[in-house]
Amino acid sequence: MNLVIFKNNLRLNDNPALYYASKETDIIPIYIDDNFNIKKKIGSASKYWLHHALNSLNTCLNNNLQYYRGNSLEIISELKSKYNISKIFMEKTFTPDEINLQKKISVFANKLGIDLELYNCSLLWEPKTILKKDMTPYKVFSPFYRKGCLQQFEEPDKPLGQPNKLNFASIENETSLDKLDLLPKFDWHKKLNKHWRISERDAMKNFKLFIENSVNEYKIKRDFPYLNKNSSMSPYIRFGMISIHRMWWELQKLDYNNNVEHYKSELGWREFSYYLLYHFPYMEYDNFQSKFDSFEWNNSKTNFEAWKKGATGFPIIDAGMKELWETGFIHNRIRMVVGSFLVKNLLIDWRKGEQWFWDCLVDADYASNIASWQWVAGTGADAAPYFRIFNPILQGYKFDSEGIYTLKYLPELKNISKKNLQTPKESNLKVNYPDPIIDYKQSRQNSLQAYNNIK
DNA sequence: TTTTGAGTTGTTCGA
DNA sequence: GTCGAACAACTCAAA
Repeated sequence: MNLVIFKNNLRLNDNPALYYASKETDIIPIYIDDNFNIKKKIGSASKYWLHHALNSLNTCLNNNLQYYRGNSLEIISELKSKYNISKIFMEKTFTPDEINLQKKISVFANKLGIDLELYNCSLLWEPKTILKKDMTPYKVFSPFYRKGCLQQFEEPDKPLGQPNKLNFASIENETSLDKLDLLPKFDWHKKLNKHWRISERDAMKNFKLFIENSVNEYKIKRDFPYLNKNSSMSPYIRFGMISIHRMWWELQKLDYNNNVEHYKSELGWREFSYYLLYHFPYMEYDNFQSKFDSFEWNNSKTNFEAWKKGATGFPIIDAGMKELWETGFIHNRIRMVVGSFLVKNLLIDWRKGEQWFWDCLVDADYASNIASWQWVAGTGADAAPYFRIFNPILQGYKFDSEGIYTLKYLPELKNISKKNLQTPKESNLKVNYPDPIIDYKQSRQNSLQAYNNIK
């Protein structure tokens, strides 16, 4: 029989590891929470999502999914001692700890006399295959994507569809999802149920709706948080509830236009994040550009707390942080605005923001989270220049002129005129809303100065 | 080796 | 009110 190890590809459709495993013989599908080899634990919101994603996957597998926690090697060894396992089918992994674990499993399986078959289920282009002519990795997005991915390298794999038939090995069904303790005792997570349908079928449905209703207006409308014209595919992609290859080829079928190309390039950014982390693993903890190592962060505790709670006194920031708390998600533009504010106005280390997002986002992605925070902070590859500082008041008026998004999360401002919505304290009305925690103009000057110092 | 052109998402100031 | 320049050079990629 074949062991199928699920990691970040919790689906049946176009899942090469599952597909090829099921062609041969009976399978044992398992999920391992490896708290021995993997240092970084997933965040709270991701745990919530993972719980439901596994539940849904298990249903699709006719309740044959087995759950384990611990050292992958010991778990494999135990299963091998009980059952006649000849092969392991597993997705290729691309993050530092997972790559190490994969190597260990490879050596270990060999010792046990098990074949290990690895399939790329997660990325359109494998990081090690994309290099410049001088055989070093790209550090700028555009040439990476246009030349490295689109022109030079072969097309992404075509999707495989669903396995025709799944034959499950009969084994003692001894594990349960609850053992993984993914849902917290305190039921804060229930509010997230209002916003998300977590299953493979919903992932596909969501994507189809996006293609039908929104992708052709994506380029411009994606910037406005009240329009709902973004795909909202990120958590499904993060947990592999839809195949990125499938998405790519569905997009290829559409008539060529700027909007579709733009959406595809956003998938390209996800590839770029994994690519960077693969080639420059130090960026997980350290600045991609080491000249920032001497940067003096302010790290005020009260300011950080105000940012997390959505009590900065800047409505568009606070609305964003409340959206995060309420839904486990933030609109793309607002992510940039709150990120820029934390790093460039409050001068708080990007790693703090990265941690908070990691804990609160249902789509918290290992590589994208790190690469994007470094991009916002200006410490990353091909990053925003230091003088690009988002003005939260201006951004609020520009991208939420009617205040629909702002008021959705800050209803206490409903009586403030639209003209004053982003500066409620300048209105004559008294509202129960915090004063701005900083003077914006002053903080901008300080920031330019601080960034200037490390040039 | 040298040269050349380009580089996700912005803001402010002054003419 | 509108528009272009400044912000600041620097690194990257490719010829």
